[in-house]
Amino acid sequence: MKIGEFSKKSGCSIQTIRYYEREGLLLNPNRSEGNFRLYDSKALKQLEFVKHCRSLDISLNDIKRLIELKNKPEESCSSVNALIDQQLALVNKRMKELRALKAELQQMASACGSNNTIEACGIIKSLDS
Amino acid sequence: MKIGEFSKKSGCSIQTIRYYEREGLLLNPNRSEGNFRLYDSKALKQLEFVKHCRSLDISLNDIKRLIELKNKPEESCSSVNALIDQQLALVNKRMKELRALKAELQQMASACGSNNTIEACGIIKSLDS
DNA sequence: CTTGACTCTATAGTTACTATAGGATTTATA
DNA sequence: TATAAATCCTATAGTAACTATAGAGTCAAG
Ligand SMILES: [Zn+2]
Ligand SMILES: [Zn+2]
Ligand SMILES: [Zn+2]
Ligand SMILES: [Zn+2]
Repeated sequence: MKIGEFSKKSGCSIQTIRYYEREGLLLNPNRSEGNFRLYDSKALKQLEFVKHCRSLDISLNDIKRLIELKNKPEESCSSVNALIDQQLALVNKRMKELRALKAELQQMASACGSNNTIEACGIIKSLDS
Repeated sequence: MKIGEFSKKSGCSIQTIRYYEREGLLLNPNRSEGNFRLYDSKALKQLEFVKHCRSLDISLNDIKRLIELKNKPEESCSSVNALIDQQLALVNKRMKELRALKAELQQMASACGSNNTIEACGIIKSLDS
């Protein structure tokens, strides 16, 4: 299939597919006589792997590492484990930040008093301090 | 004070200060004879306002809007309210995403089985499906 | 044989910074 | 006073993960 169909089947935009290829996350596909990219179901699986990793917010660099690891099936999976643990730690850290952020935003929202002038608004006051 | 001291007092890097100035978040400071930026305590307050907003993850564009609003103290604060509410919605959305993400990562981490080969690792298997 | 849909590469834009490069200016020291 | 070190200046490029053009080539249908 050509890139248009590949894009629809994968749910990935054409630009993103070409971008992943440039970044080495997808193997260089065969080309037609007219230089069009040609994909098969194996390529689709590769892209779906990448998409799944991205949905977990794993960076392209880490995905590249995971792909390299996948190609060494005999080795120990401890690096894979470490990578996922690290990703989990990142998520936990972000969640903690977001909780603090939410608390302050909520406090601010309630500090407005509603229908004030900007001068008297509790939100602006709290941002100013 | 010159930008070095201003940077230390504000906790903002010199490059960031100049960047904020370029982006219109800080008023253009007076310059010394030798063209060095000169700041006073008013400028420090402005920068602290920006920093406070940034700590709430408000975008530079929205901060610019807030600054404009601050300069119209007589107007209604409803836009300020709306902006904060929108920010809160954004944070809630991200938190929801992160929760789902965390759940899947945890499940994956427990799927490894530990000390496997990559071929047999539950993590890789689950990423592949 | 021309139109329109599709594809190609290369390049620039996005956000919020950070990091140089190459110079000018000021301050401290010898 | 000469010079070295610290500080400052502008302009430009890099970061992550895309997205969006511009300008050209390819291909199927009418
Ligand atoms: Zn999944
Ligand atoms: Zn208000
Ligand atoms: Zn605060
Ligand atoms: Zn494992």
